[in-house]
Amino acid sequence: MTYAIAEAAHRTGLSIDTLRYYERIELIDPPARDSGGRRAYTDSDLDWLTFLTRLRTTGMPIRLMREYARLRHQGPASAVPRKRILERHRADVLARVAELRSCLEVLDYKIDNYERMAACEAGAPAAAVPELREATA
Amino acid sequence: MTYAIAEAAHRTGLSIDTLRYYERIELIDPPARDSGGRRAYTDSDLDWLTFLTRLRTTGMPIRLMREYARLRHQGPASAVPRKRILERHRADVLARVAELRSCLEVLDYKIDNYERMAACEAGAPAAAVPELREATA
DNA sequence: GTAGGAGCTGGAGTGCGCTCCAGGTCAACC
DNA sequence: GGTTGACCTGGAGCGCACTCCAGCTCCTAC
Repeated sequence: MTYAIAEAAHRTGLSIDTLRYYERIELIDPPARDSGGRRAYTDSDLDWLTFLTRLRTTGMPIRLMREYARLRHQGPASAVPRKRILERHRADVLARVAELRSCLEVLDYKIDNYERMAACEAGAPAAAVPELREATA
Repeated sequence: MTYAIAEAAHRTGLSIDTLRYYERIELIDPPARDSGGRRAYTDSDLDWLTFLTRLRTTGMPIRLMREYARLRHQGPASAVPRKRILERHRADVLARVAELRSCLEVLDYKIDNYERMAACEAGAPAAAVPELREATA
């Protein structure tokens, strides 16, 4: 079973242009071609693309994905450095999640302030409540 | 208490160029100037910059930060739309965290595979274990 | 009074990750 | 056999968020 580029794009959530771009920059191997010279993606091509989208979603820079792709070509021999790349990336992603969480607290605090402002507005003007001024300014 | 641009950069973690850039694009108000025409940032300037870095860290695009900054100028009257922006952004950040988590599972699975490969290598060759081939390929 | 360092301005340049385009080929359908 | 539509190539262009630069001014310290 193979897929034309439009179908591959649909299945991976990437655009047709992005698929060709990933091929140009050697993130993926050139897929097989059909009799008319058109790209024919296999299921395993799509699996790899899907994995790449996970890496991209988690913010891995393309040059590192390329490095990973390059290592993949060397087969089992490169398992150790590939694992190392993924482990390092996992650590980065965990750090990112922690960072987002901590920013979320600030966001929650700010939103809360706006809520309290709205509550006050029904009673006293916000300007009369000192600890709310920062949020209004 | 005011701060020269280098000190403001140090305290906010932004670069001097970024501070001037944020001013140019109207993310921040032009700070006061000292007698020699140099920028003099106040604590409240820094507070705002710090908050902006939280928004940026969480991936808010600059044009939305600008919109928020613009609303801020209108004072308490714009509290409602500002709150709405933050709430929407919070939802985006939560979604992002969930997405990262789900990608982390894939990452964990892959790393686990590499671990099992290494374990097998001590015994049988990896190629002899069908469910590991995908990871080695 | 002069050398050095921080800061100033307007504008150009950069890196990333796509995205778009012109001009052509090919297969299929009417 | 003509038209349509998907796909092809090489290369240019884009949006974002900075980052860097040249050439200048100003204050400070010697």
